[in-house]
Amino acid sequence: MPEHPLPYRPHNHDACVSQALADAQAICRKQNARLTPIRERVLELIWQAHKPLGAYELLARLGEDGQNAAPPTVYRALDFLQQHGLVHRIASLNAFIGCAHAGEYHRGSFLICRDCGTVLELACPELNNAIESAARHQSFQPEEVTLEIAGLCPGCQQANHHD
Amino acid sequence: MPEHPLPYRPHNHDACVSQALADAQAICRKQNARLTPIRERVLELIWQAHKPLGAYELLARLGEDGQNAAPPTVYRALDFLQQHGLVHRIASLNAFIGCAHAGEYHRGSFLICRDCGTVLELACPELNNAIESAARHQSFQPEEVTLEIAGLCPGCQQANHHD
DNA sequence: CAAAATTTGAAACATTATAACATTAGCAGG
DNA sequence: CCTGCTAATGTTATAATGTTTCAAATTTTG
Repeated sequence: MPEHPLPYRPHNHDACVSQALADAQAICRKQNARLTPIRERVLELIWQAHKPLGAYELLARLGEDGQNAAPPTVYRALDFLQQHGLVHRIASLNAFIGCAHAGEYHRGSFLICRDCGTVLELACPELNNAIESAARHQSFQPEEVTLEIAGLCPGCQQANHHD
Repeated sequence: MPEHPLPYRPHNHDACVSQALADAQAICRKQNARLTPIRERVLELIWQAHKPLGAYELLARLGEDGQNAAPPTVYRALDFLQQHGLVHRIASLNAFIGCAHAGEYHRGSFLICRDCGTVLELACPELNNAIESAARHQSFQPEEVTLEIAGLCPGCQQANHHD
């Protein structure tokens, strides 16, 4: 079996969530930002799902906690987490996912499996350069790049082999 | 002044709309698809705006026509137009724009000016290849690619020079 | 501690999109 | 021509996603 990056490789998911939370705490401390209980809980829920979660799904899970939260609560937490590079919004899904490269400067690109729903965040400098240079070639000054690639992940390609 | 592609270059916009409609008619004939009055009108409105138009903006303009249309009418027309490669949906804006390369096989990428709102559809094979190969390098089988680059178009860069 | 700023709560509302079912228009074959 | 089929549209209601606004609570800071 070839070497695959997370999340395609089986892994200890609880540890993976804990790690993400620990990283987030460190990053927030460094940036003098307050990772309040709500924000941390939202981040935890996102990482636990390990696939994109919609704002209203998050809301429902907060509800299960006993938190009687309204939409703005979730959206505010998500705004905070996005601003600090801890989660990304997937525009083509209206959903959010934990950032796999929190803390590093980067532009996220995403491989989204249409079958199992998992998302791999790609950090590919050459690709980003190619995109940037294509934009500049039109005299366009790029600021935000949304690159989302939907298709089949390695696992689901095999599973769908027998169709 | 450097040579810029449409829509950055000044051009006769009425002619540009007529051309798009004529092309659409030809394409639909070829595909045995029916470009009904509603569908054609929606396409025309989109081209006239020459910048992304939301479904409910379209709905309002149909209303001005006297058309008493409900949301499904617009969404159905948009589905049709998308399926036949006549318009694209811009996921990051929840809006629609006329396809600049209707009829040709292509994957659209978009340069979206955050200031004036105009959108340039980029057809850059090298870029598409780079994206595809980055995906395959992760053993991922790409199907749909969403590439939307927000920033400043040439005109607005100059306009914002004096900030 | 008191003032200021940030965060959260709560209600209402705005925008975007779809489901479900009835109706009408276009068209092929008898 | 008209019957029956399919595609397209009308209509109503509702779902899903996201924002505005203002008040209350909490944290930070002087």
